[in-house]
Amino acid sequence: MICTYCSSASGLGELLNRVYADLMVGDFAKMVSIKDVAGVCGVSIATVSKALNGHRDVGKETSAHIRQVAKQMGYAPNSAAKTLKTNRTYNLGVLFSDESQSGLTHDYFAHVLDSFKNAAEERGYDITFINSCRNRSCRMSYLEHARYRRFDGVVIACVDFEDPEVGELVRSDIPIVTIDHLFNNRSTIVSDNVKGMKDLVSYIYEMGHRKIAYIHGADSAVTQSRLSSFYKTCEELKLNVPASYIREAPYRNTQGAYTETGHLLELKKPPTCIIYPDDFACFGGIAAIQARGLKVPDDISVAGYDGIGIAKNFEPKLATVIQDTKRLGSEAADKLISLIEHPKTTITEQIIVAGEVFQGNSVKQI
Amino acid sequence: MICTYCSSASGLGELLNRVYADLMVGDFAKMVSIKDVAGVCGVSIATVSKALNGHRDVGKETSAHIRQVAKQMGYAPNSAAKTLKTNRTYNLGVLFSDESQSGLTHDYFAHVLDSFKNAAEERGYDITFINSCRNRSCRMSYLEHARYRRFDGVVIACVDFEDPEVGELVRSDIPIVTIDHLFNNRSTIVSDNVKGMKDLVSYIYEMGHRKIAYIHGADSAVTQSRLSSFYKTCEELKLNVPASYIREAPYRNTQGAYTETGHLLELKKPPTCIIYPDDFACFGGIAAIQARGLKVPDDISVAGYDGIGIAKNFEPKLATVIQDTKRLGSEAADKLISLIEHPKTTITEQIIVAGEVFQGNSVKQI
DNA sequence: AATGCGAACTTAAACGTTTTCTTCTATATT
DNA sequence: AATATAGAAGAAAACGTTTAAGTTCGCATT
Repeated sequence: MICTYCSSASGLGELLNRVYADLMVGDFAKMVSIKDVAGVCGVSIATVSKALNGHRDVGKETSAHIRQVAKQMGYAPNSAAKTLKTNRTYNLGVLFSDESQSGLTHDYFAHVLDSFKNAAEERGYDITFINSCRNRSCRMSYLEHARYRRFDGVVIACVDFEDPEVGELVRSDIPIVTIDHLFNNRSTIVSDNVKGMKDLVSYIYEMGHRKIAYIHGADSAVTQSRLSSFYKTCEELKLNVPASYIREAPYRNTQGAYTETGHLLELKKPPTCIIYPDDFACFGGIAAIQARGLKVPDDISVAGYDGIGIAKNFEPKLATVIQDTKRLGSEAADKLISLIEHPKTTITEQIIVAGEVFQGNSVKQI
Repeated sequence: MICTYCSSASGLGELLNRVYADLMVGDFAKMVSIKDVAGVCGVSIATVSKALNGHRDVGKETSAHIRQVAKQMGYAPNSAAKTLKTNRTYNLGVLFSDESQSGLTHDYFAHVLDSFKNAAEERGYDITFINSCRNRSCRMSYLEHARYRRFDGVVIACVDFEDPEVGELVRSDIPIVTIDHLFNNRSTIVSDNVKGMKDLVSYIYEMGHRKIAYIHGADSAVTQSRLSSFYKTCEELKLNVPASYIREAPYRNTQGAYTETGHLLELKKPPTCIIYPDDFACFGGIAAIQARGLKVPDDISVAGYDGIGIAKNFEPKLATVIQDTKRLGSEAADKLISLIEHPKTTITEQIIVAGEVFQGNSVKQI
C-alpha cells in the first residue's frame, strides 16, 4: 500500500509541513515518534516498528515507504523506550578511579579505556562512566548506579579493590569484567606482570648487571605479581638481593621515587641498576641521580614499567615493559560482550596479555 | 498506615522471601519495581513513587515504611522508564576525536574531560561518549546518536570541526557547548591562546631574546589565535620576524618538530629561541638540538605550550603555557548544565579561560 | 466448493515510571 | 449540625517501544 502523498514529492513535503506544525509545542520541537510516522504512512505503529527493525512480515514496498518517511520526518528511535521494553541498554558501565585520583589522566588506563571504547563501539555498545562522586547528597553506590542505568555490563579497572562498594558490585549479578585484578567468579583481563618483570630483569641481567634494586609500588595485586616475579627471577639467576635493595614508593609519583633513589644511592654497595614502579616514577629517580651529579646510564642504569608513549622522546630512552594496552582494552570489551550475549556458555576466565620489553638505552652494558 | 508484617522483623523477612521467590524467573532475578514495593507495602504505585521522590502529599509514616521496604527489597529506580516519562536523561554526550585519533590518549583533552566529568557528576549528570565508530553497518551520525540516547546536552571538543556531521549536530536544537572552537550561536569555552602566547613571547623577550622562531601547529582556530598573537606581540615589541622563522609541524608530533628544528638551526642567522606547537613537539625539538651537539638552554632556548604534567620531571624544565584544563572542563560543564536547566535565560556566550606562563629553565637569560 | 496457507497487517498488552485528577476521611470553622 | 478545608491516598493515562496473538485476504490445493 503506497501513500498517495508520496507519488508527488511536493505533496509529501506539504503533508510533512503540516505534521511538523502539529509537532511544535510552544517554540520547541517535539521528537517525532513511531506513532507520528505511522500516522503519516497510514499504517499501524506495529508495522512501523517492524519495518524499521527489518522484520520480514511487512511488505517490501510498505517497508521502503515507511523508512523513507521516517527519514524525512527526522525520526530517531528512543533508546529509553526500547530499553524499557527489551531490557537491554547497549550501554556499558565503566568504573575506575585510583588512589591518586588521576582518573582519566592516568596514562595507562586512558590507553586501555580508549581501546575498550573502540572495541565496544565496534560492537554497537556505548560506554558511560559509573559515577565516582562520593560527596553528593543524592549519592548512589556503584551498584545502585549501575542498576539505575541498567548497564548491560560493567568493566572495572584501576579502582581501589578494597572498597566495599566495589565488592558489592562484584558480588552482584551484573556481567562484569575486571582489568588487572582477579576476583573469584569474575573474568579478568590481566597484563602479564609476571612475565613482564621476568623479561625485564633478564634483560638487565644480560646487560651484565648483578646488583639490581627494585623500588616497587604500593601493595596491590599488580605489585604482588611484579615483586614475586622479581624475586623468583633473581633466584633463578642466582642473584643475591639484599633487603635494602627493595624499597617502596607510590605509583606515578616522581617525588617518592626521588627520595627512595636517594636512599639507594647512599648504600655502601649501591645497585648498578634500579627498577621503578613505572616510567613516571622512573623520571623522578633520574632526577635524583642527576641531582647528585651522576649520569644515566653511564654511572647507574634505570628501568621503568608501562611504556608510556611520551617516554620515547627523551634521552635516555627508558628501558621498560610496554604493556599491550590495546589488546587489554579490546579483550576486555570482547569478553564482557560475550558474557552479555551468551550468558550461559561463558565461564569465568582469566585472560593474560603479554607485554614486551623495550630496551631503550637507559641500561648500560657492563 | 503501617504494614502489619513490619512490626516483627522476621515477619517482614519471610514475606520478602516469598516475594523474592516470585521474582525469580528461571534462575535469573528480575529487578524489583515500584509495583513490587507497592504490593508488599499494600499501597498504590503512585504512593510509592511519591514517597520515593519526597513529595509532600504522602504520610510521614507511610513514606518511611515505603523507603525501608524499598531498600530491603533492593529496589533500584529504572532510569529508562523515568526518562521516558520525564524526557530527561541526566546524561551528557561527549564528542571528541582528533585528526591524530589519539582520543582519550590526548593529554590536554583527557585533563579537560576529567574535569568536565567531575563537575557534571557533582551536579547529578552522567556522561556517555558519542559514538565515533564510522565503519559500522548500523552507523548513526553524531546527531542521530545524540537523539537516540536523548542526551540532555552535548559537549564537543577536539574534533575535526570541518566534519559535516559535526555541523549537523551543532545546527540541531540540542544544548551544546564547544571547547576551543567558536561556532555561531553556540556557547564556547576557550583557552586564552591570545594572552597565553603574548605572555610567553613577552617572557622570552624579557629574558633578552630578540630572535624568536615559532614552529606552529597545523591550521585550526587554536593555531590561528596563537599565530596572530605571536605576530602582534612581536610587532608591539618591535621585533623583526623573518619569514624563515615561521614554520609548521603537526601537533603532538615529535618527528615533525625534529625536522623543522633542523631547518631553523641551519639558517645563517638561527634564532636564539624556538617556540613549539606544544610540549610534546618541543621534546622532539630538543632531541634535534642535542643531536647536533648543542645544549638547551645554553646554546639555544626552547618553549612549549600546554603544560603537560609530565614535563615538570625533566631537565630542562620546559618554559610553557599551562592551560587551565581544570577550569576549562568545569566551566564547560557548568555552562552546559545551565543551558539545559534554564533554556530561556541563557544566551550564547564565550568564556575565556586564561592560562599561565610556567618559566621553567629552558629559556636562558642573555 | 470447501479448505488450508502464507503474506501483510492490526490489536492490544506490557515495560516502569510520573503526574493530574479524584476520592475519601478526619478535623476545623461557621 | 452543616460545611469547608486539608491531608493522605488511589485511579488512570501517558511516555515510545516491542511482540505475541490475532485478523484479513487472496490464492493454491484438494
